[in-house]
Amino acid sequence: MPKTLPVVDVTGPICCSPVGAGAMAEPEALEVALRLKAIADPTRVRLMSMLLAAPDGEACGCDLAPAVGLTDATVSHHLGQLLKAGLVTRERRGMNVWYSPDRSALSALIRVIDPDCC
Amino acid sequence: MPKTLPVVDVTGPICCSPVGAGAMAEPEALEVALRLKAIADPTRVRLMSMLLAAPDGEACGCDLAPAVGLTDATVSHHLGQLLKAGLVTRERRGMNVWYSPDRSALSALIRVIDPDCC
DNA sequence: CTGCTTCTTAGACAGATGTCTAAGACCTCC
DNA sequence: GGAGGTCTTAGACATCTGTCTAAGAAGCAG
Repeated sequence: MPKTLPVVDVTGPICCSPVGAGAMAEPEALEVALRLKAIADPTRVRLMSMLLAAPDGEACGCDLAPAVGLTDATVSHHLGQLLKAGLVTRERRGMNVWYSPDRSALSALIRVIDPDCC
Repeated sequence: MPKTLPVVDVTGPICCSPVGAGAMAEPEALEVALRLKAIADPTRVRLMSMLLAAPDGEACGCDLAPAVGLTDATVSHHLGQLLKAGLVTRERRGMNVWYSPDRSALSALIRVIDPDCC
């Protein structure tokens, strides 16, 4: 998969799960897989859970890096992956960069692979 | 992960608090990530969707391999990954091996990642 | 302007991953 | 038993990935 994340709106209204609706086509499966890859990493699962559990619905890198026990650069890389997948948003405020989870994007991804949806 | 591959049993049913319930601990996140990695591949997403959409809830390798356009060996490898993650079951009947999706395992995995769950 | 903190980018490197071919294992039918 | 189909395993190989260090970019406080 030497391919960058395609810019496609996964947060849109998907009401049925393609995964259970029939044999999924290749490009469709690729998009789903690329987004799944974005969370399919222990560090990124932790980062995502921290963001989802954050009091104000956001957290800055300065808090996240020590929390996962990795370098600033490595954490920035992971957050960049989540950003590219549309699972988080980022906003610079002063010296810090604040990350927020995109709950609807995550929900949409989940719905796509849910065998019980619809 | 600079260290060697951690040995974690991923075969059993996943059972841990959802990603939104609080900062997820490292071993917990690892288990979730390993299972997600199992589906985070375009070929395996397609295989999973074919199994979920199969008329009798199962399909044999001889049908799946040509359907995804890859070698028997490669498809066997992918199905092996899904098997190790507990997302499918396999049963030899005569000359063929029949694979069935484990819907509850997939649902359980989804529930852990669902930000709206609990 | 000069430091100091925070974050991103670039480069490097070990380890993991997806794919293939080749060979073995399992099964059926003649 | 032998021929042939189906599936897994082993080995090889190119690519991808997660991590680090080092260096740049952005911003605040003296």
